[in-house]
Amino acid sequence: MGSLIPILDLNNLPESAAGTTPNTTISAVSMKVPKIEPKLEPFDEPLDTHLPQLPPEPFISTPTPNSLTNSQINPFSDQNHTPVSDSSAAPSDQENVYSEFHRISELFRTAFAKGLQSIGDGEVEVLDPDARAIVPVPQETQISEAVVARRKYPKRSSELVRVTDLNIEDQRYFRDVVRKTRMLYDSIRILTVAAEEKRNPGNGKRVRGDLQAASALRDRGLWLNRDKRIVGSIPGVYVGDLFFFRMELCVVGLHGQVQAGIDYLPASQSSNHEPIATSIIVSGGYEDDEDAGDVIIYTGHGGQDKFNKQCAHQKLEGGNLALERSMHYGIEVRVIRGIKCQGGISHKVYVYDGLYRIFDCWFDVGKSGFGVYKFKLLRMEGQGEMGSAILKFAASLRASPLSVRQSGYLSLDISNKKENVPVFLFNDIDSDQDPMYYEYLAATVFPTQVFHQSGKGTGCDCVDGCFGNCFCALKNGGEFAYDDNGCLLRGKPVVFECGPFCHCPPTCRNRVTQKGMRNRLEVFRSRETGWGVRSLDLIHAGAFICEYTGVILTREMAQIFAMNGDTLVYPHRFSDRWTEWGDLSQIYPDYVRPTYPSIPPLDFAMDVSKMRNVACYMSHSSTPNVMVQFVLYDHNNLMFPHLMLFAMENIPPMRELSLDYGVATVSEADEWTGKLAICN
DNA sequence: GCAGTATCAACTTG
DNA sequence: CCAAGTTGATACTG
Repeated sequence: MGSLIPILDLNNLPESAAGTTPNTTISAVSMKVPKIEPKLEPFDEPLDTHLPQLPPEPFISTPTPNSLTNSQINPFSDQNHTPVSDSSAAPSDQENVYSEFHRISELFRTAFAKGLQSIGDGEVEVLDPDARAIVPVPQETQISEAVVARRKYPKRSSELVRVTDLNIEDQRYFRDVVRKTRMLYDSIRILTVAAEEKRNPGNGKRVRGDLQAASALRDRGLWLNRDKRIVGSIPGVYVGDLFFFRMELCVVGLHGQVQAGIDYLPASQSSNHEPIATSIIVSGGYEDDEDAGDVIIYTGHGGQDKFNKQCAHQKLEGGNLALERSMHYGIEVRVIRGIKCQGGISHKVYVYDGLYRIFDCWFDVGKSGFGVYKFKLLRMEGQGEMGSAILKFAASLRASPLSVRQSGYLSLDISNKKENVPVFLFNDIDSDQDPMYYEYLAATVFPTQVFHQSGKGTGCDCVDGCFGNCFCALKNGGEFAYDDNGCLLRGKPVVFECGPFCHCPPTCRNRVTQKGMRNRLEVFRSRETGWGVRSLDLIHAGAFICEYTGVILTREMAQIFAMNGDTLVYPHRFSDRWTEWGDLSQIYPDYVRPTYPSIPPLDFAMDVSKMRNVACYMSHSSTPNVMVQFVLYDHNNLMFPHLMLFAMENIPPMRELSLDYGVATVSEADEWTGKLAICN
């Protein structure tokens, strides 16, 4: 009786991101849970006969403390593990443990009696579709404001589903939903912090942008995956994806607990009255954790005081029980690792490391001497490389590239020190060395007339860095384009940075892109995309990456160049991805994206046939992680802005950077090549 | 049994 | 080390 569970309902997806729903139906989600032989020795007491074919279940017996042996004290008895009756635990504690087990066992006895009829011949119907909790819509009577407030945010669903076999189109759709939601989250987070800073400059107390952004999205029903509890991977979230805030994990639906490390479907909502774990965060907060990557010994939660010191025995309830039940049914859990990192916008980064299965669990005496539950998790096969491992790998590459990779490097800096940071060139798959043959161009070269046409230079008079309403802020429409970390607040037709006519120092916050690259990039060869670019550092969403450089050609010059057959880049073809960055129209219906300062359509081409920089090697994608933002600083000629590249999402190290080069429409092509042809 | 309320735990952030 | 802050689970109440 393999159980089926309903299909993921596309119609119920929040309108959040994403244009249209794909018209294909998503494959049915089958929650066929493989039977796993329990490793546990059954207790002597026989199982109730009305629970057919139930795997041996130790919880059902209720031994008295006096009759317990060490191995029986431990419900997940294993000779290798220290029994709790170890001398380090005081006798009174030991008794507590006994009574605790007594209590749990009772609890289970009743739970099993009530709800386990949905379990049979080894396949577990975790969900009974017909018995699915239907959230009733109560008649509006007299209800308190608190209730109204609560109703606005419906409870998390109790419907447990697994999403499998998404086709490419669906995958792209969900990725886009996640991408847009995260962009929105980051925009709100950055903007609220910036707004508060503007209102209250130098205030020691900082507003929690992470929380504000989350509630702004929640208020509008934009949290993802609340209508289903997803077991297994979350559509649109890839192994290796990076997050900087716990709240963002909640928004995406990867992990629904703000602080707790174990997320689970609570027993009260489960169809068989047993809790089921869905995800955990391995964050190093429990001293008894042992993390070896593919194998994790994870400590359950509870028993800690305010200072995260173990001060009491853990209990087999809540998340701990859920993990045990997930093990029992062989249900996989998502694993997210929290890794300390210096610098950046947060002191911790959360990496989605994929799915694990729980293979063992036992009650142990922790380093503190108190009883803790431990779970042994093994990473499932066939998943992408672990994000946390890639982070480590990238760190070692940064430290000493040649000792990590003996061969493959064609250059340790193709920029020849023209950039702040080296640009590596790596090819370990064929003999192509093409990028070696170009002169590295760190900044775009404009025709001299560009500077003449821009007229008398104007700048601000700030002496000590720019604040508030200086001239340059006004040029940008009254606000600076960047936050304190140098992240782009929102995309604009063009950004004015401070320049040579300003009196502010080079350290001014309004000089982000002219300060140059901050991340170590690597041009690399791949079978799929030819040459590509990736970063050895993780790049924050909104961060400046590098310029797209070339030698600027006016239309007239371009015609001559094109006759030589040189390949030219036409900047007006880049898709206006900047419009997506900081677009709050989903939050404020009357939101209009910035149109000021407006610029005329670009009318120039770029020659990259002899001189170019890293950007030239970025691949095209229709779901890019990098976008173009036009920036002016060394001249004021609106016709000829710099093409500056910013990250549209948090980009993990070693992940390929991609740009939306746009598609040349027929008319565009005509416009250029047509005229060029005439010229010919 | 259920809806509303109160309480509390939780590997946060700054 | 602590305060502010949020969610979800659960126990309790009528």
